[in-house]
Amino acid sequence: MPELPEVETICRTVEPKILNSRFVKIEQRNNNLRNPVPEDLGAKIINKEIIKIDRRAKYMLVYFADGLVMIMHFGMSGKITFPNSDEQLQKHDHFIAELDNGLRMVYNDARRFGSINYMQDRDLASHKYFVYLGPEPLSKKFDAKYLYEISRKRVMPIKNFIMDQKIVVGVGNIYAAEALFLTSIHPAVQAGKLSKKQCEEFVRNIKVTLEKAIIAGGSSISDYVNSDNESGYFQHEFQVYGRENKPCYRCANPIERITQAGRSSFYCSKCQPL
DNA sequence: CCTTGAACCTGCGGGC
DNA sequence: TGCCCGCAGGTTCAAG
Repeated sequence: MPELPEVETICRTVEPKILNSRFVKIEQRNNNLRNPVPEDLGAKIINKEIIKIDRRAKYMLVYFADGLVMIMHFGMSGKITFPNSDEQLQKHDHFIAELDNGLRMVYNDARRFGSINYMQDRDLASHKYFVYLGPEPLSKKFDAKYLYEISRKRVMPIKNFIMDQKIVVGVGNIYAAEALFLTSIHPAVQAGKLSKKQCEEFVRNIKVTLEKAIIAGGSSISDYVNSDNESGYFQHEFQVYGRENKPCYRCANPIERITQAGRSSFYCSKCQPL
């Protein structure tokens, strides 16, 4: 489900509900996610003050006062909700945490590609989840010079290259397609063939697209919602994603779809020549 | 090292 | 109505 803007939105809507509070009762209903959820997760986090919510790549980080961090990834279909206490739990509610403020935070993930884990704050950077990650796309570290240099000699299609979290984090299938369209780059162009100017424009368009999507509360294609159960609305701004056979907004040519590395890529062959 | 393809899961919508 | 197919915001691992 979520790329960077969706995870960022989840973090921002979760924060005011749990910051400075404590989990007082935890139920782990199904630990069989992408990686097994540690059996002692509940014991590790119960009754500890939550002092910070953060995001790194597509992970949400919940910091506790004693230096412990809970890490949540949402895979393709993960979400957080805060159902009222009289509402029944849903089929794929895997982790339920009651707070001392009366709220109940629920992690739900139908496809179970997500993960929940914990570690010490000081071990975060060296953990296998994080150690190979590239820079944050909205940081200064991700600039045209970086992208140009790291892409030299790489023959991988630029679409797959930019979705590689080792190159830059947070950019998934939607925002890769959208940023490529804005930069008039065909998704199959070899990464190493991009000019300096194209790198400059592509980096700028990635940042602009992500920022706009964050402001819109992310994109809701089928069922993505933030922790207030609200849809995002960036999907109304899509130029190419999901628009196969529909006219390009720029030239009216039908948008095309190809499969790259098992993922659908949408583009306009006229505006994004190979 | 780099690249590709398959695997992990459930659910939904379209076509017949 | 029901079944089968293809498709879905991600990551990781094996094999070439």
